[in-house]
Amino acid sequence: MLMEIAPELLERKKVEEKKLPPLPNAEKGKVVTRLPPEPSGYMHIGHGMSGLLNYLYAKMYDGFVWLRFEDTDPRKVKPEYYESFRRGYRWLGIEWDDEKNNSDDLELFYKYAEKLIKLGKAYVCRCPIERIRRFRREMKECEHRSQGVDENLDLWNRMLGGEFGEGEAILRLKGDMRSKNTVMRDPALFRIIDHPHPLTGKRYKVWPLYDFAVSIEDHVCGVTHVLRTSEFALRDELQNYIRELLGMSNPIYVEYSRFEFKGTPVSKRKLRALIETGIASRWDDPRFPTIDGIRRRGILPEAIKEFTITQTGFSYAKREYDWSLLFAINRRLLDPKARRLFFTPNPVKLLVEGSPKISVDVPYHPDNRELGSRKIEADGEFYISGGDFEEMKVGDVLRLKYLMNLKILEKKREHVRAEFLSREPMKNIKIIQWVPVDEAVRVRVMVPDILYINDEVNPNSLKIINGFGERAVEDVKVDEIVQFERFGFCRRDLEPEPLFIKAHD
RNA sequence: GCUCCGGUAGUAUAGUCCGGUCAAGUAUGCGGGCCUCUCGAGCCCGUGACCCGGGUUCAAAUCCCGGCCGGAGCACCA
Repeated sequence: MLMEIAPELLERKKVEEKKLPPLPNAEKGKVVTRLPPEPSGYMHIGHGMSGLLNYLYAKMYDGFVWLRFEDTDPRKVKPEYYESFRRGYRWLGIEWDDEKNNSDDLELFYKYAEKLIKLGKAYVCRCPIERIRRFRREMKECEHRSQGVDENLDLWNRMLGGEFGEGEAILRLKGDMRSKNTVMRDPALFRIIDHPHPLTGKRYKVWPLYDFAVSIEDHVCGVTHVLRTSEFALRDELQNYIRELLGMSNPIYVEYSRFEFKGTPVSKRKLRALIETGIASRWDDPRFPTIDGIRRRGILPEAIKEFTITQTGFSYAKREYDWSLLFAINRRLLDPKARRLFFTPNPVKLLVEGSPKISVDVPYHPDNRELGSRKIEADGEFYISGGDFEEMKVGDVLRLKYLMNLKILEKKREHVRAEFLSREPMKNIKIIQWVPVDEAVRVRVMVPDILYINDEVNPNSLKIINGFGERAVEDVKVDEIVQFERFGFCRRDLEPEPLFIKAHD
């Protein structure tokens, strides 16, 4: 239809459809990226968007994606978090080609460590930690740095043999103690951790640090493009240097500042504090930026994907997205497929005098006929929303949608009295939603808002609204997202009694 | 404090590398209108920005210098 009237409109839409900018030095079929979560907390939307970027680019170039858990700190890593990321990525529609853990490769890391030692590029340092830090600050080298290869090899083997306790020895890279980039000042490559790892148990006590593990793994995985947030930017030099010493080639880095949303902290520390102070009770709280939280709120994975593609750029500047940007996309996606239902928040009773008994067939969607319809029986006693009650005046003429026109006779909190006028729609009168008293279903709706306003905790970040829904509300399935007309899009949450969570208007 | 890196409308971005076509595009928000038996969707119109100050140049959002503001890093975390 539109095609005939105004084909140029469609054309324009197509052209404007934003795509990801091309990746530098990317060849079709040869791009390899990775999803590198640290399983030390629940996955959040920032991880998701970053993961999407890595996945989407690999897909765009018919490439390959790794899911690789960066789990080299046994004390931080927990099994449930590995699963949180797998579930989150899957939910977002990210399909990874292969999966591994950095903790699978300890032997390999040891091998490369030995190579570095033999190259004279790594040494075992036995300085106390404070001294290491001080020397680093003062750009001074310690005496261990000049040990011979054999002595380092011996010390290293004794480290592996369990001869030293935590903090008694580390393997350090011979970098440049005078470098302006502090990460180059002889960084630690391995340290001793006497704590079981969820995957390898007590087998290993010498664990690589991030930069070493990543350098090796990115090479082993054949990663060509690293898309990551900018807090890692200073590590490029180090990781590249390690690989160069080992004769490995380097990937291309694309870095960008974190994805943050207004009034919504993403840090584990802050989120945990909200739980501990009782402001939130669970990690999947719909106000939280965790993947479980936004899923529960009713944000579609497709919306996050489209948002990532259209609203994102590779900027180093700090940015804080307004939730409305995501909501707008979500709403557009939901609109054609969400069933429309009647819900009356803060209800007030309405008695219509002279109302005939009416049975109406109400479509679930104004345009999408496939969604079907339901029958509602009405006999003159209804609930209407408190908001509509506040606004009405005696003498007003208004319409109960799909049902009848009426005139307000009396307005009291206990009930409103009205007079039946007619059934056919009248022009220019207010249309309101209604629920027959006979079939009213008690409904609770959680309405999430931003957690912080100007760095202060928002006292109204979660409201609970009570009201009545029509009978069909009972049949809404868990996870289904419906639109309560003139209220907003809401997802049915897992609770016996109808509990909904409002996503947005 | 030190070292890097940024600053385009309320928000997020395009443009900045290779100065002119940018009196700055898009999305969202906001205001108004049309349409609609939803204050949703759709359509139309409007609103609103190149951090500040110098310099280079015929010409600067784009290059240079200074200032201000913001972010990141400065771990035996990732």
